[in-house]
Amino acid sequence: MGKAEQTRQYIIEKTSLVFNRKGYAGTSLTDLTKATGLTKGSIYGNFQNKDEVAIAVFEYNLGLITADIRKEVNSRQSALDKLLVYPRYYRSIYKSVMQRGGCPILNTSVESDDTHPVLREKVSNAIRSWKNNLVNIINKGMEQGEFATDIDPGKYADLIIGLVEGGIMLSKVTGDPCFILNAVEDVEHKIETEIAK
Amino acid sequence: MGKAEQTRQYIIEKTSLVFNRKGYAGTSLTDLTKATGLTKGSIYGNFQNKDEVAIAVFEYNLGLITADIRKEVNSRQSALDKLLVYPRYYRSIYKSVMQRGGCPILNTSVESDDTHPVLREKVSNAIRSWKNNLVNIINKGMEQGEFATDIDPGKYADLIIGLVEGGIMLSKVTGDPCFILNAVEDVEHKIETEIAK
DNA sequence: ATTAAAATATACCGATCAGTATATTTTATA
DNA sequence: TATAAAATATACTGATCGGTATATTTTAAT
Repeated sequence: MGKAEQTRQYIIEKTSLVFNRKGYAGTSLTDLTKATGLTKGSIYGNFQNKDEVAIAVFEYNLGLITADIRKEVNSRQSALDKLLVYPRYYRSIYKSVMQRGGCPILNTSVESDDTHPVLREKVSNAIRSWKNNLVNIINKGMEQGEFATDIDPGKYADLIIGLVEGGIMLSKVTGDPCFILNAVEDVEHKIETEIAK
Repeated sequence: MGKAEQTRQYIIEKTSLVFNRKGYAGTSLTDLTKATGLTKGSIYGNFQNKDEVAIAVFEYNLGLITADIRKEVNSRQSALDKLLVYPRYYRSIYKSVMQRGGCPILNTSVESDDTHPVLREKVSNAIRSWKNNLVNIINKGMEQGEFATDIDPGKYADLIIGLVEGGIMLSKVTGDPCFILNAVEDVEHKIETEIAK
């Protein structure tokens, strides 16, 4: 990794927090210089514009979560255990997610859906990918005889994602963990009593 | 209503859409003049600053939804019917909510939680109030013998709110109604099979 | 219709915005 | 160690930001 690529990565990491907290419109170039200790010239030497930083930061923030989850899921054998990773993972890390400004999928969705087509497309793809992963696990579980075969995998994927994101949103703004905790509990309950047979 | 109060209301109504779509940081004074056809001087003759417009607009956007729901809930007799208003109401109006930029509770929560303490407090209170309404209905249903008595009303209130908000977020950004439709279906299912006995 | 007051518009303020041309410094190569 | 190239800093641009002082218009009371 050359010096430039190193600095590029440094900028992404150092600004990822402020972007996730203040949003893409709410974050200024001055915020970026403060977060990095670099000057505008240096930042613009590594990125074409603020938008390019924002997009790279979204991908970085997204990767922080997805890499973790993928590793956990891959380390389990059964479809049931793979599926249970999601509620258990979010229960274990919701505090640090809050401290980092909340879920980047949630934050970026809400900000970009009417204002930033590029980010909107990226976050939309991330959600589609998340749903696909869940559907694939459920389908596999159905094939392997672990799961009930009369259920709609897409429906349960939607519910799992929605419960997690809704719970994070509510707990973040109210400061009360009960929303996300009840959400992941319900996800767990669904998996164990409605999906698994 | 004097002329000033009339104009104040006019500004709130005309700018409510752009605020809900672009967010409070993303909406400029120029956006407000364009939405109203008024000048800066006129807007600042009726509001102290942009923040005051934003707060009034949030309360307006919130009221649009809550007034409707309250009316529907009050028109039902049984606790079951009152509770079922929520999923059915959101199923019937989610399209228009999307066109108006999404749920103001969701939008304002995500934007304000790390940036705007006043709005954060207001939206937090709105959520607390929503939860209280749900809990009160469930408690009443339990007293009246309509509902199971071994359930946790707060838990179900959290799930109902989270499912709705998560579903709106996902359907809004992806453009796919399946998330909100599956969410409200699950809310309905929960009410009918877990809460009602 | 006159007049005082209220509401709105005009024209401006300094600050900050994203972005850039150029100078300086740092890095890597010879 | 000398030198070219790459990376970073300095100093600036025009545009837009939120906000305001003041002039004009509109409204309402006499």
